[in-house]
Amino acid sequence: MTTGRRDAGAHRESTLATQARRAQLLDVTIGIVAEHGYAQTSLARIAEGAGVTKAAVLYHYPTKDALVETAYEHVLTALIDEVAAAVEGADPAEGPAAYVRSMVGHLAAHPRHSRMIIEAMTNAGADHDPRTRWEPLAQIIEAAARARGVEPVDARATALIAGGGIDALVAEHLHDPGYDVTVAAETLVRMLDTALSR
Amino acid sequence: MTTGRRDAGAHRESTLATQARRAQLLDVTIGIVAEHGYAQTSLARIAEGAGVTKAAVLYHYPTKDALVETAYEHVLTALIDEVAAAVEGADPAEGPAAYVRSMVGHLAAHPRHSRMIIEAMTNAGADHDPRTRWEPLAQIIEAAARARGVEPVDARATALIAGGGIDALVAEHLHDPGYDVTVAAETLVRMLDTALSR
DNA sequence: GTCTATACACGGATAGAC
DNA sequence: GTCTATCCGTGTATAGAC
Repeated sequence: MTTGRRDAGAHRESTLATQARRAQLLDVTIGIVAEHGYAQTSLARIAEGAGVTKAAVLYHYPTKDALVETAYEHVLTALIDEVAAAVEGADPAEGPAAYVRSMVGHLAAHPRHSRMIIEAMTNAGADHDPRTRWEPLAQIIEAAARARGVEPVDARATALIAGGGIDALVAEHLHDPGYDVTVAAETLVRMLDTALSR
Repeated sequence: MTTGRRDAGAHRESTLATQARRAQLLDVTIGIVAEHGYAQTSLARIAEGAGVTKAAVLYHYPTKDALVETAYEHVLTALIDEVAAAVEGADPAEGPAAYVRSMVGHLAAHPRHSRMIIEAMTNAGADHDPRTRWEPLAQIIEAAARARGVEPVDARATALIAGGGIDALVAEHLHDPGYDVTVAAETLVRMLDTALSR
């Protein structure tokens, strides 16, 4: 592995100006995806928003998809960190409820991030392994079943359903901002709760 | 309404050759979307698959999006018809179960259609009103609650969760063909069933 | 009525000047 | 490090052959 590349993101150096540029490009990209959606996010628009040319953008990120992907991971990390903290700070038996509430709460509190994440998750752009999405929740569900001392459920299916359900609720909230997604989340919490009560 | 357009699809006439061409174009489009996804579906690829030029395709359909949209509605109609028939032929109290089973069953039985529908639903191409997706199921859920004589549930949230859950299960089946989506669907049926048991 | 040929504008991406 | 010039692919419009 002597000739392998050094880091997965962007290029090599990191002067202050470069770091600032990249941060700005990420911010602009998040804003454009949030406002106009994935498909309408062109390199030209990003460049215009940042006040540079297309080629300048492609100097900092090897490709447009790489930039969008980086922006996506940026907001995704913020989401995962918050959800993980909420789940770890909760009673294992209430893990699934903490997961749903913190995830829905985070997405409702950050509309820009929300739209970006929904766009990226639905758009099969870089097909992320679905496993990374449902496996953590499946483990939380199994832990809750053990803590409650009930029959283990089909954790994979339950996690998939809950994940898809969250996506649908948040997407509906984006389409109709008047829809109270916090209340709707409680319906999902109850469904998971009763599924873990036998 | 004297000057309204005659029909929503394609152009005017319908020779036999034209009908056959259009059917072929729809079939080719469905195949390409199913195989390579929405984003990689180019007009040139469709034309090549049909053995004609791009312009020939655009003679039959005013625009690429119109063609893809027509293909999408084609497979969607087949799905909706089957689900509607299954629900109508079932005991109202078991409506939600019939809905989930027939929809998952149809999608599992038609992988090509399945991928096309998932791609179209996630890709917010022509933003279809989400209402058309969850409202029918919400009514089925409310009817089931009445038939069972139980407290009405939050039908909108429940329908959204179930719809998103179905998408997630089918998407997982597409990614991992070995995953038994029929078994997984029963987990969702049970969740809906217990939600309608109080 | 059905198509081919051609041309255009815009998208992402590359090479190289400064 | 940033830009200009350029290239290829994609969607679309037009002209005209048959």
